[in-house]
Amino acid sequence: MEYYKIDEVARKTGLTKRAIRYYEEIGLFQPAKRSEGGIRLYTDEDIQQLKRMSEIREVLGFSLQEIRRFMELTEELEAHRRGYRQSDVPEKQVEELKEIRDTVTRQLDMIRYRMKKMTQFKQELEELLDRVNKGLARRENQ
Amino acid sequence: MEYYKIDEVARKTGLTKRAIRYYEEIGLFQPAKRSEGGIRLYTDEDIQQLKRMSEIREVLGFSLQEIRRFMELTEELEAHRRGYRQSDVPEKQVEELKEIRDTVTRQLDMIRYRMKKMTQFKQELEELLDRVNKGLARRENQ
DNA sequence: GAAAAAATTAACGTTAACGTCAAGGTTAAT
DNA sequence: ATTAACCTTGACGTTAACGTTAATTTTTTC
Repeated sequence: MEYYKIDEVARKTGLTKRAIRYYEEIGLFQPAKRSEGGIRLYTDEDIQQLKRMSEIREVLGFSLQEIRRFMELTEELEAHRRGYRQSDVPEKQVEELKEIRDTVTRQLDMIRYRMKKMTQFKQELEELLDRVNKGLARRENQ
Repeated sequence: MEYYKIDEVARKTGLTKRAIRYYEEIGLFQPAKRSEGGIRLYTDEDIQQLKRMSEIREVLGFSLQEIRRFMELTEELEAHRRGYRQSDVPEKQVEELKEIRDTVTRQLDMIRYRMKKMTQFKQELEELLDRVNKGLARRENQ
């Protein structure tokens, strides 16, 4: 497998090196491994995940704490599928699933609300742009 | 006309009193007027505008600086319509209109990009929610 | 008109998310 | 085996957007 050092990861993700190290510092994202000398090494999958985190932050405006929760959801569900489906205490499983469901539901509500509002802003801006363009055309036809 | 004091404005907009005063402090938003004794008085229109600013911040993640620019756009266009349509130097008018057009175009691009990404996240979450619900149903049918 | 309730300014505090050195260790290229 | 280029870990600095507290004024209510 191929490994990348932090500078290339920064270029490929659009994050700064400092940000990537910071995410590790607060326990948000660990590199695939380190070299003998302690240099951070990342895989392509790592890069995809960092990109995803960056997009979530940019688009949804999540804090890093919220992103952590968001990323955990996928993981938790994966765990449910594989691991302790048969093993663990059933009650605890249901509780966990319900909590996931509630979190996801809240996030979906928020996304729907924002998309609705965004559509409004978009329309307003499109009308505004239209008026501006008409004003410009009028001035150039003279 | 009816006037409201800051406490009521805060309740009606969802902003805190501190935030409202801060917006004034940085020159982002001025109340309609003050009382003799210096107490801030707001109109219904003020409240609508504050609500709008709050939504822009929440949904688009704009900084207060960006919100200022955003609010100025509408105003500038208003000015163009009424005031110096005939009076001012035509060259300057065209420059201003072009700048507005460019700003709005950039904002629209950004909104379209975000809505696209949001739609993706929404789909992912809906699928995830689906799987969670199926998991829960399976557990309750036993 | 006195007391309570709410408003004002001023000023310092807080938090997240990095930016920016500095001092030193690792790796790659000659 | 040197450099040069890149990496590491501290550790302190910065910025936006308020929160909080305190000391005074204004307004409202009884």
